[in-house]
Amino acid sequence: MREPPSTRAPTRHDDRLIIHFDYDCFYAAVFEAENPVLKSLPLAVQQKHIIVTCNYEARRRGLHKLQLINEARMTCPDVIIVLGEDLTRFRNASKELYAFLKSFVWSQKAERLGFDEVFLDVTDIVDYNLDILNHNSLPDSFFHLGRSDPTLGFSYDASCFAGNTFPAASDENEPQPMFTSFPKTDSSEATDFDRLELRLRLGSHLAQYLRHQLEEQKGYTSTVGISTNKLLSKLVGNVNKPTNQTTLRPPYSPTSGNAKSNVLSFIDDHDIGQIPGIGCKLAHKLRNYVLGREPQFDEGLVWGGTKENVKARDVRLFPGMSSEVLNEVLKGPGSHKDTGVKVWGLLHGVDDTEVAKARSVPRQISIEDSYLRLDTLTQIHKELLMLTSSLIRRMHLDLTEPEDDGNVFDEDEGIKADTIDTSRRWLAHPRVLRLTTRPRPPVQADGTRSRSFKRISRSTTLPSFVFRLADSIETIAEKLVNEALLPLFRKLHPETSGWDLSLVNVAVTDMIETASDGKGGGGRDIGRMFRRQNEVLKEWKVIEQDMAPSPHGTDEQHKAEDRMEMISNDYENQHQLNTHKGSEDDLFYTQTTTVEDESQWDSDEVDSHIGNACNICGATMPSFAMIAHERFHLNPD
DNA sequence: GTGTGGTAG
DNA sequence: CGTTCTACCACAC
Repeated sequence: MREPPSTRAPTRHDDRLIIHFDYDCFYAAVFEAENPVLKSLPLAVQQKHIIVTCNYEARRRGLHKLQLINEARMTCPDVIIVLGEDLTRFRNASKELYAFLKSFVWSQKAERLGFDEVFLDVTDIVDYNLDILNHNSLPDSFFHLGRSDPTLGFSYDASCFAGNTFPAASDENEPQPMFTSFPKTDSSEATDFDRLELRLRLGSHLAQYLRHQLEEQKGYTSTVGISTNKLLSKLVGNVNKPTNQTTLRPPYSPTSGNAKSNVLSFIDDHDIGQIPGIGCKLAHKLRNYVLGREPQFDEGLVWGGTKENVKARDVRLFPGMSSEVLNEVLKGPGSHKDTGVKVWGLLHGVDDTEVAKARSVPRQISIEDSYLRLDTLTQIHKELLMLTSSLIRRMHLDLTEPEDDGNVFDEDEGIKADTIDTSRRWLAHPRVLRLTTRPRPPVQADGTRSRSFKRISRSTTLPSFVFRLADSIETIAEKLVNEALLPLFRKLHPETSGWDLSLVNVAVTDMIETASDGKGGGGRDIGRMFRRQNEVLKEWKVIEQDMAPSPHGTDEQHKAEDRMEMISNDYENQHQLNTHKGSEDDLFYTQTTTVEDESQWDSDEVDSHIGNACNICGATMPSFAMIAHERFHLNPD
């Protein structure tokens, strides 16, 4: 009777509507989009010695992911194999599709997971449409995609789901609880159920619309899941693939009658390792626990045949199971504090993590390569140079934007051919440079190779000369290798020789955003942002941005504005959109001087005699006061 | 603040 | 069990 609260099912929160996109065989689709002839042919993408993915025509002929090249050629001699080791085209396509999907959401909540998955939180759009739904004519509904333009949207039938559902729609004459006309009741239980049902229906129609737009306008098909959180929407999408969508249908909680929660029956059938958030380490610990850890080490005891598969229900219903037990079972080096609580939630389909808001800049950029053998300083130097050059290029691509305001004109007498674009400005300055290697473990005396394929790393402050836009990438890279990376390498490998590296990674992290608004920047703490900006930036200029377009625009303009209203400042977009029309942000900051010597800002003490002028009101004050002062202008409350 | 580990595609 | 090239988070120091 008196179960501790933690052994009961955690509380579900089903008031959101989350759509999960997974582009079908993405790498192959990118090549198909570039060359549509490939669509009808068996196509495989190669990295090193394996097929990393292949299109469905190739799969029909027996190929699959992560297959060896030789094996693939034997299975399907006429397969077209393209090299996909350079990720640039995939990254660009991924950003383009992401920007496209994001342009539909109002909340800015659009999260990319890898190159080929996107979560959208469309709760606000769906609830908006839910509230204006005519319950007496559900089949003739209109889905509004913009708040201000009532013509922007599409017709749909709100009396049913679009696409597949889980469980599948009962084919026979339905005990369907829903009708073409929707009764409003005051019974709270019925209302909650009805509202969830409708929310999911609307979400399924929006998902179908977006899927079709993605295919028609961008040429990519996708597999989509619709539910109330990231876990469920991602998992349920897998039920019908490819080029399809699935909505997890109610009831999500056991009803007062006898109906079981569809969430539980859905999750229960999954192998423990299939649940996002439960990786191989956690899955291993969970299997050991429910199968019994001891029998592994007792010689005689073979545990009841081979029950290799442990399902979510096996863990959830294991005698005595609770979040506390899971916390104990799953703790250890590398595990997080409340892993058990998190996993206990996942086993019940509970996942309260938010869809991350679109960020203006990535948190880190890293470039790595793997090697059969890397053991001379000459080779190291050469590889570091290549990696660093790529890294600088990525930094320019992802961390700068065109300076399209009053020109930073070149007063120099002519521009050198190998200089890079100086008419750009930095959106963020990484503070830290990190070098990571993976040493190949030495062969041991007993002949067996030790299996520690671990990475080791050292980091340092990123020198500010990498931000000089006038210098060539090669110049910067060489300087960075000599002055920072080789010292880090010596720290990492004090031995003068004898190392054998299988991997080298160079990364910049700890982005200090030079962004403008607290909104498009991804909801960072503004005060912290300014504090950190003041660590590296000396002088700021505040500029009035053109305000919103005229209120008497055409329909086309309105549609564009509706679509554009939330895509203001995302780094994915910077390269596709060079104008920001209709942004709600009225201020942004332009860096005019980069401090060459950062050390003067390193101290905890802020030099109070260094004055900054506010370009809004003209006031002059010390840097530390500018923090609060600028916040004052940003936030009139 | 630095380095490691886990998870994910 | 590993394979490739990332990116992000959180813990322990």
